[in-house]
Amino acid sequence: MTKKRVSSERRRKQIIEVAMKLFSKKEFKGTTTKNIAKKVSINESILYRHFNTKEDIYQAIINTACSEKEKPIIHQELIDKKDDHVIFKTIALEIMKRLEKNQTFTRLFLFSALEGHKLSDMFFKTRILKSFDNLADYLKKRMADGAIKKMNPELAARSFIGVLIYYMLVQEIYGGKKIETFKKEEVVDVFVEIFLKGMQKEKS
Amino acid sequence: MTKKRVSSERRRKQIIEVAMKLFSKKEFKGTTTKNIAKKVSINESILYRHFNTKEDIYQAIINTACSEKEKPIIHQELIDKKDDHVIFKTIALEIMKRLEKNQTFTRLFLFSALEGHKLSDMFFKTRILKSFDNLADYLKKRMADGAIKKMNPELAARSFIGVLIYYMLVQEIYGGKKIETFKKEEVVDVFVEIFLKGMQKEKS
DNA sequence: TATTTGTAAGTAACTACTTACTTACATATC
DNA sequence: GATATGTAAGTAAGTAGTTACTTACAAATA
Repeated sequence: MTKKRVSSERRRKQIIEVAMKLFSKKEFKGTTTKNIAKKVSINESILYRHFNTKEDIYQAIINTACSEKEKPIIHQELIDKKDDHVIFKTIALEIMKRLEKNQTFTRLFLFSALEGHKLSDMFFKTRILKSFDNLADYLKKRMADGAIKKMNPELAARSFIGVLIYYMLVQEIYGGKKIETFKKEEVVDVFVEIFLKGMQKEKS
Repeated sequence: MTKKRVSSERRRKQIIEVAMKLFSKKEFKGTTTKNIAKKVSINESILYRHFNTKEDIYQAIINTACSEKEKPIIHQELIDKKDDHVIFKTIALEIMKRLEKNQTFTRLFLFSALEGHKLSDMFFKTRILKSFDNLADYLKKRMADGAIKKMNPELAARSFIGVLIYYMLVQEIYGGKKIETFKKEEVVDVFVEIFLKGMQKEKS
């Protein structure tokens, strides 16, 4: 029983995909090249034809992940809704949805940051900072419009996003959801309500 | 040149302390028993007289960390100040101070959660949940007093603590502070202002 | 036939953990 | 105070298994 040959490009992609999952579960040192090969159903030596070292696989993963452009959280269609409560609830649900969906990425990113990997900076700049700036820009506009209170928009953006990400981190990574569950709608409601009311202008 | 004998108890503590630092930097798999022994300046075999396995060292670390009782963030002395802005700013600064000081613990905890270590639950329950409950209890009282708006106190507590912890996570773990620095006072000011205003009762 | 995908069977270095033996020191006995 | 004795700290040199990475060679495709 001989195996069908798979094209180089496909194999490379397969390896990167499998390695990403394994690194996100067991971390770099905890994942063996043998394990990766086994999960791709190839001999370990093939792995080394595509990548010179294990570290190279890691780099390829990071390059792939960083070059995939993420859609901004806020887009014109959303702004057109004109209702801040709707807008921020949508943003909140979108952030939560993305975090739930991209757990592999979130975990990989956390590992790389903890390990102090030189490329975790790239993750940080292409993902985290972009999302902060995206929301901060919107808040800046709303402040200029006089719709919300004037304050440091970068910090306000971090406030809103921080609540959501930390909530998800606790639920998904620390295992919070095993112990206690809140309804997603209620969670978003409370977080958005506090934030929006907190950003309201004083009534004069 | 012979070495002075060190008491069993002291050695055990030394090993736990050194291992904790190493595990928090390089993770469990990335830390070798040889490395730990070298840093304690003992022969590797002595390590195995104090602990049967490498895993046992890990367990001892977690037991030590969980049995150290953390002071609650809110205490009577603070409540007596009667000024919510002062109270919440103090809480915020205290949380940030603790996170800065206990980076080793924070990192170790994150690693253990990511690895899905069975004992990360214990960390979670003895540390994270306690701090949520502590603040939630206070908020509940204030709601009963009619001082703040009625809403789910657990979620409101998570909202406030989440902002702070995520901010520190970004600064300390993701390396945010290398790229941009905000003044701690300004950060706390903005976060507290948004939260407190968000919790205000509607003026009738 | 030339090239590339595939495999099996390596290697040297490292890992957690062990063994056999020695040295330091507190305490009980003479 | 000198001596014997029990205990635990100390050491060097292992072991068996795993790791990242390599080599030599067979089979499939262009």
